[in-house]
Amino acid sequence: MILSKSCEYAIRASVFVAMKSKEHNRVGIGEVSEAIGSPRAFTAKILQTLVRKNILSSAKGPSGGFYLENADSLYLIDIVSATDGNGLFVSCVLGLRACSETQPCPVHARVKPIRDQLLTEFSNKPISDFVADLEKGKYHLK
Amino acid sequence: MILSKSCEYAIRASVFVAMKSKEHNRVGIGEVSEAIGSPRAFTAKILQTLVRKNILSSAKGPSGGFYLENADSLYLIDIVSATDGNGLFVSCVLGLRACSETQPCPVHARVKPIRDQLLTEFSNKPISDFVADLEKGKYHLK
DNA sequence: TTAATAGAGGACAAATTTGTCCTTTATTAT
DNA sequence: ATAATAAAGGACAAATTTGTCCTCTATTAA
Repeated sequence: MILSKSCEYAIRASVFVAMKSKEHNRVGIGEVSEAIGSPRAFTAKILQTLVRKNILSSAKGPSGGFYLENADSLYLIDIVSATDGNGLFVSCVLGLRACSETQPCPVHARVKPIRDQLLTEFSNKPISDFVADLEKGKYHLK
Repeated sequence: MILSKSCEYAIRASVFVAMKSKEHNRVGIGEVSEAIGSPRAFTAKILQTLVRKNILSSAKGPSGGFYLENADSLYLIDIVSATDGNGLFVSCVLGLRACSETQPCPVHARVKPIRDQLLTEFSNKPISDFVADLEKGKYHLK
């Protein structure tokens, strides 16, 4: 498992919210959790923190819900770093405090280009692209 | 964090044990945990499971300890899969049960080559190589 | 202005990971 | 044989992650 459960839910939920935002603007937590197959209350917490970090938006009251205005400028990396931090890309694979270019752990140099690729992959496709592909039926969220 | 704490300790401990095995054969858990800077009792548990899985060997009693006979045929992937399983390389990045080549999640295809690279990296250098480099002072384990 | 709606937030609970401590078992040397 | 040594193993504890439930607050529509 490469991302935390929270992060997995966060990504799937964000893509779904982005998709729904194109049409009738807002989507409730019930619809979200059902669509992505995640525990409702837990997902609510996660979306709550995404809103606090300005990744998603929300509105209370009737006809309220979650929405996303600019799916073109939101990237996977934003969601990943908001929920899991950047440890996946930078923290030492073997858990050494002092690991660095000058004082590397045994796998440091060999793994660096690989995690850089992952970082690039997470950074170069906006959520709107995922939505487009999802609508074409190329992908699943559950 | 890409590997579990247990796996980090397992790798560092195994490399250290492999290094010591070249000289005076066996090394006690105290020396291991001190050398790699890990909690002693917890590390003991971890080495215990590595022994059970035939990755390391051990001997009880005076002049006993942990050792490794064939560092040439032990690879990082053996330690990683023994402690963390193979989820890092195969389980869906977004946590979808049904994710597969034919029913992929939005990131499936793009991440696959990257995790394959990681798998290759973990598979192509025996622990003995790490020991050699470590003895040259190229690396650190703490 | 009131009732219904829906997210925000706090308290709590289960599960997993990480870690400690103490006893048992096997081995070695005296 | 016996004492010392060191891993094996079980029970327990702390910390973190994952998850639930209930109340509060804001908003909308009648």
